[in-house]
Amino acid sequence: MEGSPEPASPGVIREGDFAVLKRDEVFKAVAVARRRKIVFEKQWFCLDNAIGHIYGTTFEVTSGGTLQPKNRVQEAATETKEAGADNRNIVDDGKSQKLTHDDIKALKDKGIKGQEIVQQLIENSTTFRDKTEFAQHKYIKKKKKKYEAVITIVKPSTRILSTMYYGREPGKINYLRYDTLAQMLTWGNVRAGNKMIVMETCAGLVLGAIMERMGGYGSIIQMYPGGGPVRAATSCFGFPGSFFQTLYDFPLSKVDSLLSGTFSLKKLPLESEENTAVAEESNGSVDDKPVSVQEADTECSTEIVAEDSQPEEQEIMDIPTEGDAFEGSKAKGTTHDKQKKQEERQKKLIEAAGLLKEKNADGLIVASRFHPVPLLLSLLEFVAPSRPFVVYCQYKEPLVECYTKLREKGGVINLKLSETWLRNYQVLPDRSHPKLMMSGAGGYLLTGITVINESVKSGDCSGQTDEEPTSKKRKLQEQR
Amino acid sequence: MSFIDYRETIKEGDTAIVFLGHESMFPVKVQHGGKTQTKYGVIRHSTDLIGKRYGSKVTCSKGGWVYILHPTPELWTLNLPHRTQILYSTDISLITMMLELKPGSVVCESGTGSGSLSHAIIRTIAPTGHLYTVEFHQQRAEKAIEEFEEHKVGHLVTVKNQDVCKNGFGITHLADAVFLDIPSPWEAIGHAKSVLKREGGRICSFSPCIEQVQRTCLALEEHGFAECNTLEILLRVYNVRTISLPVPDLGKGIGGNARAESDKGSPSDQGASSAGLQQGNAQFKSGVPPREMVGHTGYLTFATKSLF
RNA sequence: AGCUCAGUGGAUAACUCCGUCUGUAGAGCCUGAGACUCUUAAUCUCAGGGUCCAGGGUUCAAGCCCCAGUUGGGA
Repeated sequence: MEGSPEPASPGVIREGDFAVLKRDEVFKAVAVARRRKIVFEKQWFCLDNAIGHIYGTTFEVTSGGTLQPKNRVQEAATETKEAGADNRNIVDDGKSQKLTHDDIKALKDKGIKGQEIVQQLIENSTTFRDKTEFAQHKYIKKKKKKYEAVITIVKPSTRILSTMYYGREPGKINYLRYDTLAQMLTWGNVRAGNKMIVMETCAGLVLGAIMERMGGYGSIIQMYPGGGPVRAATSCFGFPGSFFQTLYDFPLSKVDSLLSGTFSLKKLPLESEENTAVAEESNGSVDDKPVSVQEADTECSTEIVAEDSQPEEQEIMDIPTEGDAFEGSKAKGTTHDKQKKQEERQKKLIEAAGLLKEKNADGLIVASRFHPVPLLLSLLEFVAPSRPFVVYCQYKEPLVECYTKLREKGGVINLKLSETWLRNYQVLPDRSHPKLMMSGAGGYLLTGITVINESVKSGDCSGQTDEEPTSKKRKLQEQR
Repeated sequence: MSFIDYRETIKEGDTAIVFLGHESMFPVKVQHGGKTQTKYGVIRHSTDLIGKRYGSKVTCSKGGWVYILHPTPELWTLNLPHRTQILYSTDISLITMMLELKPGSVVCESGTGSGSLSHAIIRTIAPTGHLYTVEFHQQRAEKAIEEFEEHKVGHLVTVKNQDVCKNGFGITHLADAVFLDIPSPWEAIGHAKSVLKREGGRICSFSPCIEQVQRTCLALEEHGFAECNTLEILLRVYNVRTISLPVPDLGKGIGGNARAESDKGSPSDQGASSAGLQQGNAQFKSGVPPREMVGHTGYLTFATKSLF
């Protein structure tokens, strides 16, 4: 933006990139590919011509369905010569536009430029010059929006994608508004080098946001319900493969057994010759005594996996947005492939379990469609003391319940239930005012900090009720 | 029927509100032999409306039903034909109270617009007050007169077709309150001051933009108004819904036996069980805001003309 | 079954829909993934896909605004 027209490749749109189309305030995420039709805002076109241009370029869509870069030079300063003082003489009879529906359609069909059509509309309006200066301005703005529609291609980011999802598919992200997500990332102290636990059902948007803030440094364990994590939005970020090497996932359905020490791998393939640790686990679990994952072993295997690039491969499988190009190469998974894949999965699972078992995560972020109480009570077990956690919920009541339960249980302080309101403004000379107030529908947050739970350690229940209030009092004094 | 007095039964010439449910309703002028189509079928005025009590459930020709409601200024605000943007009841409520309107108040208003606020003012100041309303757009002024007559409140209101900034309200020292809803309110503050009673009164100006407010406040100060205060009011509506959140499956069934004995009193045991949540769904009622966001209407600037 | 007149309520996902409680970002179908057993497949679970038909006019410099047009629905 500093005027350096660098040919550096990072800023250039390339085939295979994940990009975002933007028109006014509407976004759509796409995979950049040649000869593929895209439908956006009821226009269809191909992105071929965009390849090689830098991100941020604005394009016009030709009638042939191609993109033409639009230079933003001449904003013909339409000097308003005449303007009325007020609207007392304007009568709404619907007859002030001399161009008919067919006339306008003909202009469009002839391929006349939007700018020219707008000029025609102004010239054929009998009321335009009687409108006030402000009304004229508003009229032009409205017509430009209709006839000079352009699209801009931008690089995906948390800002872009969270705005896009909230506007386009809010139900898929449980109405997590972008300002609320911003709060979560800050209060969660998300940064490079952390070891974060994430439990989200927001299409992978929250995971992606965390990965962006961690920049590939540190590790993330994603807890997921059902058969596997959902990462549709994560793939839209277009992260490099290295970002996925320290991304782990772990099924929610194994959390209780992990906590109780009965965790085992039931469906482990019989021949797991390489990883002795895995073999031991599977054997052990069959026997009487449940064997917990050994810390040393898992750390070892963690390093091994960090070197190969399996995670990346897995991500590509998650990517088939609307891609049909890769379909062909996707040979119907032979049983051998399938088995191999499963083995890899088991390996990663063991590693994730090991990471969790250390119970030293640097933070916990929850944003799901599930009731947060059981999630929070269990997952906080994996977090080190003196670390922040953030829980998002679309509704207030479950978080109130979380608050109550956590206060009863102890081990957390500084609990805060919050909601942010967001409003944007029109700022024009003599015409400034708020536009929309977005409140209530952006969800609620419960934030807090873990501490060493002494009442539990001592095993003395009676002491708990006495200690809580005093410690809270002290905290309050410190804050003032 | 009258906008300032409830009547029991529907009569010829009344303006009644046909209520279809949701936000869906519309006004109807009751006429002998008149017919009104709804999505539930036809309503025949002579047999279905005239003589019936307000609040009746009327069965339409298709078997569906509607309610017929007595008009109120609030229902009128939601059903009147728009000639301009209008003020809604949320803003109107604040204006009415902060202008200290009550039966007997004399009020000056400009512009009249579509008459949404006018109807509410008239209701409040009746039966002994009076509204002087000024509108510079001729067609709009005429339409307003017509509506007031139709709603049988013509005796409480005087409509003038003139420019309040140039010509004021046409009276002096009679008003308890002045309301301005015009693009350049600062140009009308002088007239507003002279139309208020000598002993004083209240003024309110409605403007969408903050720059208008700044100019208006300066003008109010120059003319000696006191208690200058600008407010904005937003309505937040909640829909009451039953929410059903799934309880996550943490695998409780598998390792359940061992966990019962967790010697350390590991709090994880309290997970689903102490939360009182069984596998399945947790249900509760909640107020959920509608998806539409609250839009800005305008700033309300109030001030007092006092003797001192 | 076709035509004319008047009034009423709808057009968003590739397609089809969405309730008289102030219930239109909610679904069905489709496609894909996982699970499962009853395996050219069934079932279950999850996921992917949304910015509101089009033109004009008008409100203050905030639309819960208006008109005619297209399409289909009901008297």
